[in-house]
Amino acid sequence: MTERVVFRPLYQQIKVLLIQALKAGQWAPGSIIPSEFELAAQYGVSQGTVRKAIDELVADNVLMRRQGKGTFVSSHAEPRAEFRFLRLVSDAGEAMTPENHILGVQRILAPDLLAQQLSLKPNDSVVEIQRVQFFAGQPINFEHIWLRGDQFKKLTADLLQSYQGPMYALFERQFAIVMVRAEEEIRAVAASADEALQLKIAVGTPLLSVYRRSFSYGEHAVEVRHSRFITHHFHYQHELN
Amino acid sequence: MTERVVFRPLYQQIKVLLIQALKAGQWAPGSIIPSEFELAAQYGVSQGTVRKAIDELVADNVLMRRQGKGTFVSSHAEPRAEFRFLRLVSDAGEAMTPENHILGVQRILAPDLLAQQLSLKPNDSVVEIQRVQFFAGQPINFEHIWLRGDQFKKLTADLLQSYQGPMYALFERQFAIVMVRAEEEIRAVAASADEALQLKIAVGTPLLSVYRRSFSYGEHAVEVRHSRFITHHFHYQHELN
DNA sequence: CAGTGGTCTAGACCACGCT
DNA sequence: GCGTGGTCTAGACCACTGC
Repeated sequence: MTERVVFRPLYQQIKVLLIQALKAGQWAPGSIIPSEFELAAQYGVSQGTVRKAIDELVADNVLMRRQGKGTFVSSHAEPRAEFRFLRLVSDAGEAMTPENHILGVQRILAPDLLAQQLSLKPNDSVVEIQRVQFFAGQPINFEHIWLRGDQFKKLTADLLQSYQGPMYALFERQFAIVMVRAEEEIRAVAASADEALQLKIAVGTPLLSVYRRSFSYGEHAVEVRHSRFITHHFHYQHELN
Repeated sequence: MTERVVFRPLYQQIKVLLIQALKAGQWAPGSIIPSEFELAAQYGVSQGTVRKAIDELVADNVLMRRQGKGTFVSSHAEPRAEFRFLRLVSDAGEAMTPENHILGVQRILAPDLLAQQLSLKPNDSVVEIQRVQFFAGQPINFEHIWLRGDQFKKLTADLLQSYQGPMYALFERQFAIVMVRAEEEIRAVAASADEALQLKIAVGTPLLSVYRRSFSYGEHAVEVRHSRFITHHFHYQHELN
């Protein structure tokens, strides 16, 4: 009848401490963190234990190692991260940088389902963004993006439209929100009147519908988005293992 | 002007040796491999080095560890692997075991593109399988599957139809082919006359089209398949990080 | 050349599964 | 209790980067 004590490896505890430090903004995206030996000294464990904690965070894409230089906080502002959350490529296989057109930004009360998905209370607000993405000059993706109102207080259409680069990079700079992970649900749907209008296609054209829920450090749900892609000359990439 | 010698860590070399042993059929899917200490003794390295090699193979889903028991070769015949390569779930979020109906099996000369994707020579043959998958009694997925003719000599419709369970489990048992990894291209398309007939839907209905290329040990391309899913009550799951 | 991450080793001990 | 994988440590040396 003894109490069952859950066994927690030391390196897991170190990992949690590192995530908390990241969450608290102790190290900004793109910046270097202390060396393995420094962290080991701070936490009172061996370098190998810190190493294992960092190994997992690197596997999760939270940190990046550069041999001879140090360990860095992953950032969506880095060139190599540009297509990390953008899996649409041309049928020739090349990833392309889209042009973004913001259609509108507004603050609304979160509907029930959305509130639940973002862990919001009833009557909490969300920011709704509508935009169209152009690839090679063609409107390819029409999407709605919903963000926690409390964490994006000063987000405006002007800010979004003026920013060059991935939206997630803007979120890092202006709102200290770092996207770490996302879950997607993918379907084929027929274009509605609104979708057809925005994408300049016929009503009923098959579209790739992607619902995404994105998380920041510590599995904190921050964003929901609904994208609809024309996949006539582009496709979504996916890897199974 | 000295020759640049590429540095290869020991554990990477051990990893290659383990993959070669798996490729050679030294350990069957689902079976146990020698302990870390035994392998270390065989290869003349420390247990920690073998461990790191196994770590990577576990991350690749090639091997599985079970604490207190040993390290095992991953198999598609295990219950927990049933949905490893089947990412379709109901909109309620539950994974369902499909019923498979084989429509036909035939041997054909590989068309150019297919030959290239499977690293075949001109005039090499492939086995083409057509089937429909039923979820909850409804036809949901119509697919064509092409396999290397040289590795699936005795594959028949009867064998496929009589086998209960994932097709990849059958491949392991009967043909010693273990699927390790796959790449997919996902699009939304309008149902053709043939697709509409097989799935009992109207021509033009949006379908989720998935082209998959699957690889066995050592990046050996073995299979190409084209699936078309009705995503009215089901969706594809995807995780980004 | 100094500092960082990367590899390799050897040994001790813990958690787990089975017998 | 034994054998397995899992954790933790300490130390040595290598590869890479930048001063």
